[in-house]
Amino acid sequence: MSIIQYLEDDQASAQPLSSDLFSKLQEDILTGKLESGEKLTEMKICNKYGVSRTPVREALRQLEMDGLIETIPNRGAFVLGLSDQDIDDISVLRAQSEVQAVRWAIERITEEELEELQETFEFMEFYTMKNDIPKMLNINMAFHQIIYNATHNRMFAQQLNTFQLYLRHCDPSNYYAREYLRNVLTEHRHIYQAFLDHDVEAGAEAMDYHMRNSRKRKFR
Amino acid sequence: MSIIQYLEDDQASAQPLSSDLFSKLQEDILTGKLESGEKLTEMKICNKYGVSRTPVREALRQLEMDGLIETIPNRGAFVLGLSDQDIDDISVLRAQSEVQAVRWAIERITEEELEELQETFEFMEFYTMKNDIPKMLNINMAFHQIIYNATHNRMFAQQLNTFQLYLRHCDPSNYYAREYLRNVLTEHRHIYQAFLDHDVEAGAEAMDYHMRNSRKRKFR
DNA sequence: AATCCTATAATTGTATACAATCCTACATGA
DNA sequence: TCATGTAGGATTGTATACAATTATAGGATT
Repeated sequence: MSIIQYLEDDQASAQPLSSDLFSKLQEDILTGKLESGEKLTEMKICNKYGVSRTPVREALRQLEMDGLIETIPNRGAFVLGLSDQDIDDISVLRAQSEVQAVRWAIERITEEELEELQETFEFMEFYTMKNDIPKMLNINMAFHQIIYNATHNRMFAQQLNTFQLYLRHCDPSNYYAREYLRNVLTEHRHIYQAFLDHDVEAGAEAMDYHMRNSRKRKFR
Repeated sequence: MSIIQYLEDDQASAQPLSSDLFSKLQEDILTGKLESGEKLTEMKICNKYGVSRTPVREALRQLEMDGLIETIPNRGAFVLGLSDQDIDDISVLRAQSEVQAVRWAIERITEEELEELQETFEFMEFYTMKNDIPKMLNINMAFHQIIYNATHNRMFAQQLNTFQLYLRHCDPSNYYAREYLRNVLTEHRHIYQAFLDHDVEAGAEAMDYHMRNSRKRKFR
């Protein structure tokens, strides 16, 4: 997966309807458009999106596995939104997980992945100079996702992606305020340097520092 | 959920077929009955279990979310088993997560949940004295699950349950060897005591100790 | 009025039918 | 020989039909 894919947001490849529905409903739950406790009647969703029940039901099963809805047999699906407490918890878990991820990633990263990380970091330097905040949001996600994949643990990577997605929806808009961009770059530089040095402890420390600051920047 | 449910293994309530199929396929993948890379053709599963494609497809979507299969659009589903590396990683993640769980649980546990924990611990003492290893396996799971639920974070609890399930399938049979039962009880006693004392740090430390020993006991 | 029962409608669970895509094998031509 | 093309069969994606369960409303009984 190329860095380009993170920069272009207009990729609409041919996915099954259930996959699209899943994303849409996930988004609607995370943004609160669908309220906690609300019942999701299958036919309502069918009519809204103009599809049949089959893909709807498959999307609901996916949402259930993600813990975003609760399904009661023969009764239906009910939205389980994320409380402020949930978000705060996820933020803690994410921070811990990122530190572990960088440990494993430094031990296990391949040459190609390291090149990808380098490429991404250079993009980061470039767009920091240009103060391009929207691009930086994508690059930042890409940088972390490369680390997730470099752990070579599918499930863990998937989990971290989910954390990222969930937390993204509650980021205040000023997360990447101009005055922060340079700090963010520096923090990522330390992480990146740890990969070059193959220094697990330095990487863990740099990521821990980055996560603590991220949490501070996010929450006031 | 009562402790009784953990002791009786014969509860077969009326779940949708997709739910049963999910569990069966999950088990088959975890035990290696379905090999990594193997293709799961929908009709094959239909014929094997005598059901239609609808519940099969829903089960496959669930397995996909769990990361146990990979679905390629218009191509089909392929088994992604757990490598030894995966299992080892999950074991590390579980240990970290259990420590965080006990921190949150001690802060957030309700009176009822504490009573449940007490009840469970007393069962544990009883069956340790009786050297009943099969019962102890269930009680041990129950004890930890009560802690998961006491975090009052659905997704985290679900995650920990998944870890427990995945690791269970690679436990050597001598995990609860007689000579270990007493040590296990003592370790749980320290965790339980931390709940009574509402001592987060003591709880975290006790759980960390328990996890380190668990890993040692599991992996020789 | 409150509770219970029953009939009906609405919704979910499952099976099947149809459409789109992919895989395979064989044929064709350079 | 090898590449390309093209049926056809197999498999997945989607829609619909039917079955089972649950929700609702109205009436009977107390």
